[in-house]
Amino acid sequence: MIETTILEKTCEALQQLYNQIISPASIGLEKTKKEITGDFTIVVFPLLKISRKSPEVTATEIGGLLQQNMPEIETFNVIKGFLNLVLTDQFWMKFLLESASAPDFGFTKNLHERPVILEYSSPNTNKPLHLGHIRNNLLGFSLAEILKANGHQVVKVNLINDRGIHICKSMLAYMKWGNNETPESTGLKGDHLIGKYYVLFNEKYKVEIEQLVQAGLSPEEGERKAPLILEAQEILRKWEAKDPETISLWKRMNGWAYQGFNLTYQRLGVDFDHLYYESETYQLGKDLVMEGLANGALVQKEDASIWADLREEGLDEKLLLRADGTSVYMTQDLGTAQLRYDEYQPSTMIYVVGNEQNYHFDVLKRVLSRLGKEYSKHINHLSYGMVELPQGKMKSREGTVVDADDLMEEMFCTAEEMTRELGKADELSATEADKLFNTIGLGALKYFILKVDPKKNMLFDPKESIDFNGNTGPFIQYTYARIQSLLSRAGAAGYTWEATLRNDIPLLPLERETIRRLYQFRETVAQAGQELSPAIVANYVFDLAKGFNQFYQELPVLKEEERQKALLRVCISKITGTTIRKSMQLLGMDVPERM
RNA sequence: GGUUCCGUAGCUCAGUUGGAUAGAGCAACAGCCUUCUAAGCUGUGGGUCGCGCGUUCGAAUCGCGCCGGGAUCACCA
Repeated sequence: MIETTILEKTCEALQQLYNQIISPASIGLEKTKKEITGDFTIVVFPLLKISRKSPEVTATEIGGLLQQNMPEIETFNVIKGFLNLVLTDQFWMKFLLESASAPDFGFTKNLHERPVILEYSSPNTNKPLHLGHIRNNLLGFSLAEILKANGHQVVKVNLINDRGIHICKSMLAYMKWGNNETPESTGLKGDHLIGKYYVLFNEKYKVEIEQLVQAGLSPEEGERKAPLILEAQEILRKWEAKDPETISLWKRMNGWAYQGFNLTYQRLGVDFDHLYYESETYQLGKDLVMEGLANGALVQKEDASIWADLREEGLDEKLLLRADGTSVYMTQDLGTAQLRYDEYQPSTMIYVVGNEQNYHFDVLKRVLSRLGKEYSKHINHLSYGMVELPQGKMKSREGTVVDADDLMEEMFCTAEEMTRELGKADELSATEADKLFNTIGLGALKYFILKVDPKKNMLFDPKESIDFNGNTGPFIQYTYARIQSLLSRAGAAGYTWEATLRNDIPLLPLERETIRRLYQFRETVAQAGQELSPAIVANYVFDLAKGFNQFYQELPVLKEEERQKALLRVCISKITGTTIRKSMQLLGMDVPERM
């Protein structure tokens, strides 16, 4: 890469000019700001103590020598302490024709032997997916694509929370008030049917608590002693005792949940390589804990419960096995981590889980480390922020959740409405039109969510979020569709640049800028992989599309009379198109050929 | 209260290995379709980067203190 060369040559220049040796890493090299002429900028302030000359003189001396020693440098200018290097048009043309045009430009193949395990989604089977899950799923899927583009093998795993007291709650409500309803008999999606009973349980439960409070119990006592919760606990006991009837209902209802989830996953466009079920993993980890107890890493209390004492590390004590020998969530996660490690020998295990579980993962890593598990260092909690609504946090009990299926449907409908209004669906068949509405609607939703830094909380306003102009998915998709239209015209008119475009034509500023944006794709992919942030790709592709639209607006392509110029612009357009498509692929988004 | 994350334009967000005059989009206003898709482009207005002190040639970015907000501190997951 040219940056490396610039740094090396700068070091050489420093040695030659001032007889000082410094490492390339200590030189500040950045992209030149938009308003200033140049491609790369060296900040010379830190070099003044070496040169012992004024910023201007230092910059000029270095610039002169660089220009002499690097044929890629056309010229340079100095503003204050900034040395702005201008690369030759030929350098950029060479990049365009030789690097950027390669189909896999920006992507790395199979650099790493050991896979990365990426856990995401991890739903509960007692209610349908909501907006928070959407962020999780979109992040997880996109990260997998980004990591693959960086040369990793990725195993996408989903740990389904299919057991526990919350599952028993919906089971109980169904037993009491379900009338043997099924998804078929009600026309409800399976997960929604179950969600209905989970909500029903909570309503009835709340009434019981109120009655008990009226009768003089404290709210806490009420919560503990309400008949419904006692019954639910009884079902959990039966389930753990493998009572056939309980198990049978459990399987039946979970089956409905999976049917529903699969539809949601499918529409959202996410998938998994390996499903783990908590009913199969919740007992794991006990061996690890016993082992830890034996070698003194863990402690046992009088009641026989086993704990990790993390107080010396500034945390608290953490229960790992109850007095009766049963597991808690942490025990399960310890076991599952070990299981996955044994199965895949991964280089890294990434968990896409909300930031409300930061403490849990902090403890998980520390306990594993205490148990002598080297891989604890390679556990990476991708802690993403909450999605908030204008009225605040989503609360399932207060009915303020935004349902995933409803939301996607709403996006679809808005996309249809907008598209029809613009008359862009007129020539499409019904199937094609539906596909387009789906692409655009989902594009809007996915981009809206992925463009925000994963770590940050974000606000989702259902009204304002459904936007198709400006910094949005459809804007980028539109730019792509426009390029495809242009290219098909170009093809029809016989504009094939591949064999005939020379690399010595002078570039206009807009042409140059666009090529420079293409150049950034490679480092964007790398940075997104390093920081585990699809937002970096999203912001890049918006910038690329925005810049292209300006190029497209200002310069004629097919109408350009000079043949080589026309070919050049077709070439830039085509590569911009593929780069948009590849970026969108990294985000898990489709692009339409026309819209 | 302990731990931790966050605070940038009216709104939603970029920008932090310390660098030039802090950027986009939305919203508002004004222009551009007899010319490759106007879901587009151009322009105008809009900022004590929560506040203060410090480190530095240079701070939205680093440190300390305060103010405001979120998360968490379960024998739930």
